[in-house]
Amino acid sequence: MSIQIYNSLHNRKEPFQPLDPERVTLYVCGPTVYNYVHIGNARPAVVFDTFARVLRLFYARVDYARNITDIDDKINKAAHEAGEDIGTYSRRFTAAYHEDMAALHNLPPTIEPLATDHLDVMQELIGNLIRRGFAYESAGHVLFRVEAMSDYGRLSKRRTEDMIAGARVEVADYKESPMDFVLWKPSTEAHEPGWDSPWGYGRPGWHIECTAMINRHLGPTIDIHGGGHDLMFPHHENEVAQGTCCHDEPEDYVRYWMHNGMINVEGEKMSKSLGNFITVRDLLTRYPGEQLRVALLSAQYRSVLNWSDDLLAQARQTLDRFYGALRDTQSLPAADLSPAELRDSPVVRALCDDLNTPQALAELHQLTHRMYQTGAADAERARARAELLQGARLLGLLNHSPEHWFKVLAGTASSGNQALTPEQIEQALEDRKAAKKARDFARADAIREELDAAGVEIQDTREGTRWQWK
RNA sequence: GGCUGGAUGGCAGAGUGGUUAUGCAGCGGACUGCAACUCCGUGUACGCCGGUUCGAUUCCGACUCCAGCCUCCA
Repeated sequence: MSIQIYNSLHNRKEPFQPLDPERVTLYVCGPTVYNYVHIGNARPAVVFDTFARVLRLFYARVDYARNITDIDDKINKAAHEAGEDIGTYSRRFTAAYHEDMAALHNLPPTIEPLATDHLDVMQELIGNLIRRGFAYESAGHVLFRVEAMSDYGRLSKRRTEDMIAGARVEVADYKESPMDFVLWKPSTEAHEPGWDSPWGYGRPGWHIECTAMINRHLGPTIDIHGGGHDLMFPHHENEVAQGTCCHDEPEDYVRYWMHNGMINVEGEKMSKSLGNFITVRDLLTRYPGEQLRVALLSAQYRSVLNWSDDLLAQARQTLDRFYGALRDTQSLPAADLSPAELRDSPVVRALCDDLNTPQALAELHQLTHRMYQTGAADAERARARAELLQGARLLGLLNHSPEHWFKVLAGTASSGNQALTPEQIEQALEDRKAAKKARDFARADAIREELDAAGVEIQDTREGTRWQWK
């Protein structure tokens, strides 16, 4: 069983083969920390967290790096407007990002480098590029000479002539060609951060930081680079240019490129500039993180995902089903799948196929169904239970006890007003039990309706009546 | 205009050259005092037009429409 990856470099699915079978290297573009992230920003974090978990099932060492971009003109502007120090400002939003990602059940990446810690590597790379003729100094700037790279545009499949013809590139008189992009630029305003460099006091361009951090932490060639599809051009294309041309013996910069699709709202891309975004922070006040995670994983990562209330409602039903099955099979004997068995399970097979999370979720549904099969042997049902738990864990799901899910987290949902305390609910159930015993069904049903109005759903079972937030 | 993707049943969403997932919703039934939960049963949907084929939703071509990138963007 090999892992298949859709490689954006070749626009096709390819079997994954790490350069070093002992160590897989994965890099994902992280956030620019100038405000709270929206759910679209969370998609790559969740997708690649899930993918890293799958990789770890097959490879002993997976070095997963996700950076923090803490040098950026938007940060400078925002901090300046807030009258705050840039470092303080970006640290605050870095902390918020960590909280949001943890709430979505993302494991911390192996390495989380900061751009500000890598000025030396960036300058070294820029120096190499100049020395090798791939960059030039002009009016305090250092620019990458796109013309010098014969296969520039290989990743995004664009020809420079076409782009210049489109006339959307930034023209500046200090550029040899309009396609050239900035590696280093001067800092002149008081509120602009800057560092001394051979080319004067200034700051790095956007693209160089990722290349620098990759080179420092993962090596000149990495296995997988992930990020949003909108970053393919110019960001990733420029990374390829820098990462390939900075070495005297150019090697591949990235072997497998993975790009996640965008999240749309009412048919339009969610973006900060359009203002149609919903922050993770805001969503978390109304939905458990796990519910958001299921919503994000309910479509395959490359496809566009339309964010809607209906999507969230379906995610909730999925989790209710999974947690319900766990709750109802707690008496089954413990079981465990060996790593080899897990690797061969339908859930993992789906995940290995270019991270087919909808298929994996469908397999999880099959398992819950098997757990409820009263005719089946306990051992078989226990096995299904173990497979559900272990498969879900790879997806970053089922992190709670069913009890906690139904009686606490489910109450986070916007439906139901949670006006009652658990004690009041238990008391109402006692009253209803007494009414039922007295065969006063009108009274029993009235109690049930009151609970229902308060957002509490009840179910009568052999063992008694149980409740949950609906 | 150039380049990427996509169009699947009421909704979401996999997948496949012929046996046509999965979930939700719906319908019928079992269970239940009634419900809920659960279980059983129930849906031949693949944008449009051609082509290849014994056979195409699946392969090829044209078309229509949608989204994204070409400026910051996950």
